[in-house]
Amino acid sequence: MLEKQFDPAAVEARLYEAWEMSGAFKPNGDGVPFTIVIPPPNVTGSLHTGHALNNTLQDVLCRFHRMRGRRVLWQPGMDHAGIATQMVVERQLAESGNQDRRSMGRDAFVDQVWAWKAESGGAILNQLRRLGASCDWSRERFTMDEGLSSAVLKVFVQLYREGLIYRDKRLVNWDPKFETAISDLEVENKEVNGHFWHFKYPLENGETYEFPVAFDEDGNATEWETRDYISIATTRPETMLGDGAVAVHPDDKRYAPIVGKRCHIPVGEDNDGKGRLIPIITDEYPDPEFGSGAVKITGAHDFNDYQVAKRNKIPMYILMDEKACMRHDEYVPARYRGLDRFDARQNVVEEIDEKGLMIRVEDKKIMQPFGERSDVVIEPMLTDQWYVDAGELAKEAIAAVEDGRTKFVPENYSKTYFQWMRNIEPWCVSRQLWWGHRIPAWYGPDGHVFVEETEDAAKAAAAAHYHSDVELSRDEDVLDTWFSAALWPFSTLGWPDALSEKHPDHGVFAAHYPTNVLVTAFDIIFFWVARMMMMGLHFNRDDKGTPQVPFPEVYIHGLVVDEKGQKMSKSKGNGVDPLELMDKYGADALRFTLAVQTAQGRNIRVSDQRVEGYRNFSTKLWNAARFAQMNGCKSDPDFDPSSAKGTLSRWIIHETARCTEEVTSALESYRFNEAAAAIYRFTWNVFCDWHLEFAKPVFQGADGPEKAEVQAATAWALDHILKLLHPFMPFVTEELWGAGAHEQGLVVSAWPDAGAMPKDKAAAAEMNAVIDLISEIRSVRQTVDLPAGEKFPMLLIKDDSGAGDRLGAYGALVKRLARLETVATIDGASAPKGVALVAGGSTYILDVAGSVDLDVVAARLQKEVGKCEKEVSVIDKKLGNPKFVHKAPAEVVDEQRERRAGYNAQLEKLNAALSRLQS
RNA sequence: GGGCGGUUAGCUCAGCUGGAAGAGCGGCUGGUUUACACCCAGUAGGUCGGGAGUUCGAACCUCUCACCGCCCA
Repeated sequence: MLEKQFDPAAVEARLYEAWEMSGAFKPNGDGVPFTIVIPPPNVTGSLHTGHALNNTLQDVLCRFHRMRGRRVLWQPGMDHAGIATQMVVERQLAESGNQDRRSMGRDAFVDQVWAWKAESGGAILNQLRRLGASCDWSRERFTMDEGLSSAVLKVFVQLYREGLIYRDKRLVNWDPKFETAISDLEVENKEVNGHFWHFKYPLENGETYEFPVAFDEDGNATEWETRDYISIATTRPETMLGDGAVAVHPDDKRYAPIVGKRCHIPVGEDNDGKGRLIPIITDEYPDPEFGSGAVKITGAHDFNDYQVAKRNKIPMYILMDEKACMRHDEYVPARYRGLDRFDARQNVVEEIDEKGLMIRVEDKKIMQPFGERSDVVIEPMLTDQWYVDAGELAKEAIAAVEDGRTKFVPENYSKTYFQWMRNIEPWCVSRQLWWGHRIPAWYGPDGHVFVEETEDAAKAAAAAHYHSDVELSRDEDVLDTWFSAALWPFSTLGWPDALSEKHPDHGVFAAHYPTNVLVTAFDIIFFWVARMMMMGLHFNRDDKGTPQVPFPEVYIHGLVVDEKGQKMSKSKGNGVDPLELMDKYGADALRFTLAVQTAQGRNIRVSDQRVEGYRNFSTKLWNAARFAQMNGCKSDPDFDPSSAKGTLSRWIIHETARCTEEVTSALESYRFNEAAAAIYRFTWNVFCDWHLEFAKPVFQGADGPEKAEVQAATAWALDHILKLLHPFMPFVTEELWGAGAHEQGLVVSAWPDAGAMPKDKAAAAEMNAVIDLISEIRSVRQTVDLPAGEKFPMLLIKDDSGAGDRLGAYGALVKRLARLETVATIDGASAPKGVALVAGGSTYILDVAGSVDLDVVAARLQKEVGKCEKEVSVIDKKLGNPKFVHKAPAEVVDEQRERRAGYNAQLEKLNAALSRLQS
């Protein structure tokens, strides 16, 4: 006997362990492989609702396909999260009062990180287990593993040899807190309160020009003033020390007289304190409408300026060091050297003000870049870094989506993908960190670089190059975490070693690459999808040499937001903790909440109330199973649904088949919400609300073949519910399945085949008519205010609709569920006055013996008459339109005629019932 | 400025290829009928953001306006 309620906390861990121990999560059988690689969570991470959603959906797919007989591999693992992990360990060192990273030295620090990982890394993987994720943990991988590291080396060296990786000096986003380059995707642009300073840049030798200050209607200048300066506005005065030019638009007539001349930057001691001289140039970049129309060009500290400077060969002055303090270079005035950039800014402003070259300051909202993790202002910096030629790699990645080798679901997201891929910039892959894959590049004494997979190979290459033994120094930098993550769909499956036929993983790689689908949120298309596509295609080819996509489908789901629709964030503190929700309501409830809201491309909201509601659903199922068990419903492996005789059994089998179809087709096309809603509705509103109620009298009745059949059919339907629901609610379904004493676990049971189940429309129509009648009686009882506890006789007005036979067959059920005393058939002429109701084209009278106001009954009928008349008039309008009758498909027209006839028949009955009341 | 998306019942959202407006929650009414009060029964609520167009027919297609998000610059 089952407990009264399902207790998730008591069974989840046990069931999960049993699944895992049984090997259910490993690829089993000889079905067609189905493969998903998990988007690897950070080793520092812990489960947030986004992970919960992402992994719930992957698990739904994996469990679904596993039950369908596919050879499922859900490949789990983590990435090493360069910056995040280094940050955690450094913070820990600081807190414990230990040495900092630098005084410790690189090797000791990296050892420390590994020690940290062993102790506290990867908490998220256990949290995924709690969620029920059916990953093959025996294959768990980490991006810093030996195998994955060797894949990284191989890829780096090969790309280098192909000219697709190179070293270059370009402007990068520099994080002064972590002292490393970071990706644009790790930069968050935020609007902050700033200032817009307007300064005078004096012209060389005190030259002057006439600057227009007033204009007529046609835009011609009418007034001029004589100026010996050019007005420049900036939000970052400290960068003026690095100005290389002033640029104006070539069509900007106001500045035409001074183009080609020079001006002084208003800070610094050069030229007797007048400041360094820079040229005034023309370029398309300045917007004449914005500010003064003239802009300063600081190529080494601004991305736009960098382009202008490169186009016009303007010198770039690097002003700051790794910590964003002013450098000790001759072009930085001595008093600024070593100052933090913000102190430098203040001093520059003061200096200019003292010189009388300040025009004005505006308060202004400005967009400023912040490091996602450090939350400090990012500084564009001109540095030497390693780059991947993403533009080249993107070509095939774009083509693969264009020609449909990889499809996005929903399809719309291919636009986002294309937009990013077609404007892709060289990918800066070097990071000035210690935790990560160290770049396999060694430098000779003259700076010549040798890129090899091993130090020995580099030495050999150097010996060949120099014709003597030389000291080599290895590049200090490590690779961007995304570099190794980009290889994830194939490196985790054993690439490159598994390419060799002798390798034990050879079969795995051959069977599981390409994978089947990548499941991810849309905010990460650029991170994951783009990079995995580029690398996957470049490094994997089939026998004919055709590049192989890493996955033919990319399922993009929404973000999880809070109950107010706000994106969850640590700073807002509005995060919903999935672990807490699982503690309170169980993993099944959380999973179902997430899945049932996953309509394509929409964000989903999570609130306690919702999760609670789906917990209630699991309790409902639990009680239904308990009830079935109490009534001797045992799964019978020999039960053949096609041989069921009774209408009730045939009906519930029919409905089960329909539900199976719905759930299956919804899951096949990633309509998670529809699949979840279908099984929810069937379980609660069909199986529990009606089937079990109908079955009750049978269960309570005498033993015999009829009872045995209903018991078997009930158990059969329940087993199907458990199967169909299992991908969404694995724990409660497995627990109930276990209570039913099946030989194998539900997790490895076969997904039902709707096609093989008998359908019986006649049985469905029959039972649905009974349901309609009971519903109608219940409705009328309550709307005319009949006492809930009291039973009344009901009379069917005799007709030839078959209602009489039905009442004969199911009268007991109707009596029970509609609380009637007796049911009988009577001739219309001799019917007493009473509460009349119309259901299924027949009229019934509740003989209430005058205990009800018949006017109320009449009003209710009148209301129904109104509804029917309205429908009929709408349909008449349609049918009265010759164009509709001619142009609409015949079946649509027929359908309307049938509906009209139905409503008219109903009207006739309703009116008859009304007149019976009044007579 | 560019791109994407949204606007449907009090709230949160479904509604696949255009052919009778749906769910959950909440509200209200009535219920201890021996699985379940984490329950049962019943019920109210919408001119599907505004306008125009295509069509026999539009929540759905086209255009336009308004408002709201998100991403990129």
